[in-house]
Order: sequence, then structure tokens, then C-alpha cells
Amino acid sequence: MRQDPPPPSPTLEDVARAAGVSRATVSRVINGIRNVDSAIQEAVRQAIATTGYVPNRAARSLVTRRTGSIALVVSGAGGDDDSFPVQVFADPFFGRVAGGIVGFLRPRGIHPVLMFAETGAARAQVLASLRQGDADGAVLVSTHAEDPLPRLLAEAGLPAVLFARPAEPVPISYVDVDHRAGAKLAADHLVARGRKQIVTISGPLDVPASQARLAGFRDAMAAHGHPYVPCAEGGFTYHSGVQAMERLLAEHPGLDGVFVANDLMAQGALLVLRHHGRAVPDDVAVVGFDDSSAATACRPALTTVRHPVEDMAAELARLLLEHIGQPGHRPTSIIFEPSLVVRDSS
Amino acid sequence: MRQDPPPPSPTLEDVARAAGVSRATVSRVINGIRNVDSAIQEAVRQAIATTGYVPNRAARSLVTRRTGSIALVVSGAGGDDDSFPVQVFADPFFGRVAGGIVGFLRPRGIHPVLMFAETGAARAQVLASLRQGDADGAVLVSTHAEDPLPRLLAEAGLPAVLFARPAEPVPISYVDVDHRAGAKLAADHLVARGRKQIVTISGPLDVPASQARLAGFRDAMAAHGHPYVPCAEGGFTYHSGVQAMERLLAEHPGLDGVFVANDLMAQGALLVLRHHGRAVPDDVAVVGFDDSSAATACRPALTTVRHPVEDMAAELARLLLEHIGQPGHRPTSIIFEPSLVVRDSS
DNA sequence: CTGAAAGCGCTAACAT
DNA sequence: ATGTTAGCGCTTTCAG
Repeated sequence: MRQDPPPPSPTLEDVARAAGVSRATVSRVINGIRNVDSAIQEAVRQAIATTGYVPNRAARSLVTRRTGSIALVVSGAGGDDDSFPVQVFADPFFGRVAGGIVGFLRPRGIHPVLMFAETGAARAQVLASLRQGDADGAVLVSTHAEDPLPRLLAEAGLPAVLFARPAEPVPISYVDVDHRAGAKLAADHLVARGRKQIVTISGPLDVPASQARLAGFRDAMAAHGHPYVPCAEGGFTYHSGVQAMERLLAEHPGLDGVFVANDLMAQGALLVLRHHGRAVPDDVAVVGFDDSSAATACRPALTTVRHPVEDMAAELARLLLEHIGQPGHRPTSIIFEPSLVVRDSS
Repeated sequence: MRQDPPPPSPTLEDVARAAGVSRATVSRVINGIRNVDSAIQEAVRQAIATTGYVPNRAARSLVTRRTGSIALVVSGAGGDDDSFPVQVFADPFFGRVAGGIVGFLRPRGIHPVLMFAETGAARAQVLASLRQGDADGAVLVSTHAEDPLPRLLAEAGLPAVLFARPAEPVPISYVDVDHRAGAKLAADHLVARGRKQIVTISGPLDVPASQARLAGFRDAMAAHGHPYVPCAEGGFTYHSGVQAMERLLAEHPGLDGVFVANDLMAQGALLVLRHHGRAVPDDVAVVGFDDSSAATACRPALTTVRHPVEDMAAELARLLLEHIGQPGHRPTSIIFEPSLVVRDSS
């Protein structure tokens, strides 16, 4: 005993018949082409409503040669890392990127196709998928600087854009934030608050963004007359922030200011400071980076450098659509300016 | 000055000509249909290789009435929560689900389409997308128990499956882990370790899984002669684990055993115990839940209840494909058995 | 401003 | 075992 087959969904033909016009006219109405009598337009809309018509993507795609979807590729450096997807998702950062992209794309009726490119084989499959037309283009979020995928995509002539500047120049569009400038904001602020013994917790130093934040911070501090700033390297996780702060406290018990390279680690640092009886911001001033949800969840609320991830992701999606629309388009990079959000931790 | 249009990619026709056979034969070879002479098969493969042919998804989709993709829907309860995607991704849990699904689907050449259904409007759009054929079916991951989407999908007759049992019965397939049994494993283990003052940190109590873990733990403890177990409610985040542990320690300074409803919170609890000078496992034994990457990242490594998320997600994907393949298929639920992974924290 | 007609590339009867 | 043929539902010239 089988269930009845689902009723065939209405086609353009059905709508056309119901409206007493031709398929072509209905198509024009649907695709918002002018030059259609407004009375007829109204009739067509009626017919669409009564028939419950929805356009068939595959059919449309076949003739327009567009899938109307883009790939969201989460890409690593190589190696067969089993826990790869988990790692990526553990940082709120990826969620913000996904949210920004979806926010831009959804009103345009397009959903991202999720792909992972953590190994060489996976990378090859992503390339094949794109060539096959599973998506019109790709937004890449790399977890490692040495990721070969950007170059591969560029060479294949597939429309693609990147979140964050590649380690080596690749002819591909990207967005990034001015990490150095952001770190300078933090440095200026801590100095303005009269802090004398300032230290920092960096992100993983094989990530260019981490390097830039650290270098920018040290340069700005040097300009303020602090030639050397102690640093503990973290891994962008809450836990690593805890560990880094403990190390710094042990080595520099007199510290009175900390710049932490992301909010999640800053949250961990805050906890350690509290457990060690250091009042924030009175004894120790803390500045984070990102302005993620962690920043306001903290006690005290975190002063932090705003990283406009969602805006950047939306802009990235816009860029990709532009590239898809005009294949000859030149690579463009857009650098966003960070700003300081002063709350209670400094 | 425009760039040259990309060369048209080869079609079945081209391959057929190159191999000196008909389109149909090439199609058969590609789709792995027997009844093709092996010599001809070889010739066709040659032709495919030399022409660099890749099948056109849209064309295939148009005739098979299958898109070859499924939706991965992250779904909330309602409300216009701006930070929705961020919240969801913050837990390693979602990454494990995504990884499990991709692991199963990728070898079959199918990629998940990412959709968010956090508001009523978004939900409607997800439904429309599915009806329109953006995907053949949906895997749902709900963040709230009252999520109306499962029922809506079931009523629309769209193939869909659920990660975790719905709060109210819905005729839809799902996978889940036996939370109560897992909690019992933890209880038995703590009692066997001779702990007398046992407390627990639960997940958010509006989540059925949290309720089940708490109830299962308390029931098992009662059976061991501990009629009441103090509980602090957390939110499945590291930070909430810290806060909950601090509360428990303040209220029950004599505690010597803790069951924490997920590893991330357990990691936070471990930190607090250390800061308070309690040795783990000697002074206080700690048992987590999930066996996520956090469990091995801890010091000491966490004894925890294994939640086979990846396996469950893969099974869920398999179930969905089954439903897509045979529309009349009855809803099935599969409950996985948890197991205890003993490490150093108890 | 609207309709007729020609495909897009593929699969699946149906013939042979 | 292989070829022929008829569409799948849509967009898009091209006529009118």
C-alpha cells in the first residue's frame, strides 16, 4: 500500500491558461520585466495566487545558466583533520560570518550551500562541484593562511571571494578589517587610561590577523614610549584566554593593563583576574577585540575593538554577486575601519 | 573591453560524438546502468576524460525531479533574535552535527544548503524554498523545544527529519541519544567512586535534553539512596559553567562530586575548582556529557558520557535519503545508547 | 505590448 | 545491448 503520488505542482502553462495569456507573458510578470499591461499583470498575479504556482528552479536554471545559489566554503590548510568542522564552529566568529552572508542573501532568495575543504581530496571535490554548477560562486572562509584554495579558484576562473586577506597575494576579491588600526585604538586607550605595565594576549601566531593585531599593538605602544610589551599566545578560545592570563599574571604580577586579541579570550582573562583578586578596571584595565556577544555577556562588560564581521560578510556577498554578474570584473579589496567600544572593563 | 565569454562546457552530445555512440549510452555509463558493453564503456570513459565533461545538474534535475541537495535547517522558536546564528554556532555541538551530515552526504555527491528559521517570516521562507525545490528534504536542528517547524514540514508532506525528539509528538523521523541512560551512567560512576555529596550543573531547563539529563541523574541518585541532588542551571556555555560551579561551591562547600550536563560547562567547572584549591579528582570528582573536543582539552582530561553526535547525524542523513527515496515511508525514531568514557577527572 | 516557437542538457520510455 | 525520441519547465529571440 503506497501513498498517492503528490499532485504535480502547477507550471507556467497552468498559470497562463488560468490568466488567459501566454507563458511568455507570465514569465515576464514573474521576472519583473516592464512592458506588460498593468491589467494583464494583475490578472497574472491572481492566477499565480489561485494556482499556488512556484517557479521551478531547475528549469529556470537550465536556461539562465545560473543556479541562484552560492557556496559557503570553510577551508583549511591540508592535513586529514577529523575534528575540522568542530573547530571551525567553536568560535562565534564563523556564526557571525554565516549570519552576515545569510542576511544579505536571503532577501534575494538565495541560500548558501555549505562545503568543507579540509583536505586535498575535499578541495578537489569543491572545485569539481563549482565547475559542475552546484553554485554560481563561492565565499571562502579560511582557517589557515597557507590555504591553497583561493589560488586554485582564481586560476580556474570561478567567481570567488575571501573573508580576510590571503597570506600571499592572489588575484581575488576580499574584505578585511584594519587589524593594526584596531590594535592601535586599544593601545591608545590603555595609555590614555594611565596604565604603565601593559601586556597582551595574542591569537595563534600562524594566523595573519593575529600577527597584525600584535604588531599593531606593539608599534603603537612603542610610539607611546613602551618599547616592549610582554605577550602570551592564545588560541582564540575561552580556555586559552584563561591559561594565557594565568601565565602573564605569574610572570608580571604588577601588570595593570591587558589587550586581548579576541573577546572570548578576554572573557577568560576577566575570570582569572577576578579569581586573583584583581579589580577590573581599577587594578587592571582590559580591552578585547571583536565586539562579539561575549563582550556584553562579561562582568564587567568588556571595552573592545569593534570588528564589523556581519557588515563585512554582507559586503563580501555583495562583491561575489557582482563578480558573478560581470565575469570580467577586477578583484577588489575592501578594508573596514575598526572602532573602539568603551564599556566597563577599562 | 570585456573578457571573452567562457567556452561552453561539453555536453552529453559532445561526449557521445567523441565516443561514437548515442547520448543514451553515455547517460547509461554515467549513471552506472549495466547492460552496456564493457568495450563501449571504456570508450565512453575515455571520451568523458578527454572532453572534460561534467554533467549539468539543472538539466538532470529537471527530468529526475530531484535536486540532489538537502537543506540543513537551523531552527528556533520564534522571536526576532538578531544574534541567532551566532548563538547556534557557539556550541561545538552544531559543528559536530554538520560534520556528521557532511561526512555521510559528501561521498554521495550531495551538499547541504544552509537555512536559518529563526522567525516566523524566515520559517515561511524555508517552507517556500523547500516547496519550490531548492532541496529534496530537510534535516532540522532545533534550538528550542516549541519549534513549530517540524509540524509544519510534516503537514506539508515534505521529507524532513529531526535531530532530537520533538517536545510534542510529531509524525516525523528523528534520532536522539538516551539522555536518561547517560545521566545514570554518570550517577552510577560517581557513587561507585565513593562520592557522598554529589551535585549537578544542568543545561537550560527549557530544553528537553537538559530536563532528561537532570531527571535521569536524580532518579539514578535516588536509587542509590540520595533522594535530593542540588542543581545549578547553566546555559551550555563555558562561562555559564563557571558561574554555576561558583554558586554550587558557595552553597555546598562540602561537595565531592559533580555531574555537568555538557563538557564545555564542565571545562568551566574544572577551572573554578582549581582556583578554589580543590583537587580533581581527589577532592572533587567531575563527570561531563558529550565527549566533545573540550573533554580531552581539559586538565585533567574529562571523564564524560559519550554522545555519538556524528554517528547520529550521519544516521539522520541516511534516514532522510530513505524518506526522499520512498515518499510513503513511515516516521522512524532511532535512539542511540550513550557510554561512559573514563579519563582523569573522576 | 503580447504570442509563437525554439531550445537549455539531460533521462527514460520505447524501438530495434 | 544500443539508438531514437519525447519531453521536464522555463526564458528568450523573433514576429506580429
